[in-house]
Amino acid sequence: MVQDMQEPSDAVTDAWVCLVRAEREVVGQIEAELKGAGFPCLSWYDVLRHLKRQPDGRSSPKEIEDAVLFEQYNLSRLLDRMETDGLVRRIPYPGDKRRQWVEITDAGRALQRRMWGVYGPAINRFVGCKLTAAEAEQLASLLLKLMQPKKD
Amino acid sequence: MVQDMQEPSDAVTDAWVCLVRAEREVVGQIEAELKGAGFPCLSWYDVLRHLKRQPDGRSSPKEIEDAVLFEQYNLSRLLDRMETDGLVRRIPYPGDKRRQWVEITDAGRALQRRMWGVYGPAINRFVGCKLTAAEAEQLASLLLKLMQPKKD
DNA sequence: TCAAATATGATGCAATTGCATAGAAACAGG
DNA sequence: CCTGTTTCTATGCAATTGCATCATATTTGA
Repeated sequence: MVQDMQEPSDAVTDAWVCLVRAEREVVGQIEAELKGAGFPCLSWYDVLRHLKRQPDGRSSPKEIEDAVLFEQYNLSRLLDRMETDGLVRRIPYPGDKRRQWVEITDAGRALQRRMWGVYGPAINRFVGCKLTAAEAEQLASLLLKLMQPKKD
Repeated sequence: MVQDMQEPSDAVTDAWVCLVRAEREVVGQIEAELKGAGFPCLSWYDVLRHLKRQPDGRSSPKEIEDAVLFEQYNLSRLLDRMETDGLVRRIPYPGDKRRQWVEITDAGRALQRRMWGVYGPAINRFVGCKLTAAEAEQLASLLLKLMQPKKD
């Protein structure tokens, strides 16, 4: 297919470069805030937030992977660490011994809340303050298009 | 300051979540293509591209850091690896013995070109195909706003 | 029903990254 | 000049990540 072999236009390249740069820059700033406040990094928060939003505060590792776009082996070990810290608990999955539930603990919920106290304002400062409400919506909708499955 | 303590609006939170997710997803897809073609990862490309665009194919590590948003210690060791592979060369900086030049080699230029042959089309496929030209420009301009220094 | 294919998680080991700090040179102020 | 501070790069060591593969359990299908 010809289209696949073409070089991207300048506009597309710009968008791509800005995407990577902006993400790196904002993530860096926000991670620094979290670390400065003595909190673990965003990946821990993402897992906690995902679990907190599930019906019983539990989810399968596979679901978490999809939610936070983590590699299986990385998540497996991240959960080890979080479990060691008492933030999360692994529970056997009835009816399928391969699977398991991962359940957020009270300590996990508490940490998620405390982190949000720093994280939320940081998002506001590094994203919210830079955009109008309309621009924020526009940005989200453009980024969503990048995540749509390719038409082929 | 009150504004700093507030939680972000839903629109802002959406934009932030989409930013991280879209970046992760597209970077993942593109890295997979590069790896599949037997190439090193994007950070190597970024360094090569930055150097290639400099007047004499050379730059200081500090400049590279700013260009690619790398930590100093990571860049230092990345340059070690790239030098080992003959892609760049470190040259003493005349007049300031703390500094150095990093210069791209012919092999480095060649690799950059060959990588672009895979990378360019991949950008097109994972970014270009998802957006119109106008949308790409709009996206870039919104992302640029995120990188503007905060008004305080 | 049984072997092969698939699905889910874990793990050994190498590579990379993060953190703290070192080393060395230049600079600034007295 | 000195001495303390800043700038630029490197590095020891611990933590994390990537890769390949294993282990176990389920599903498929011949």
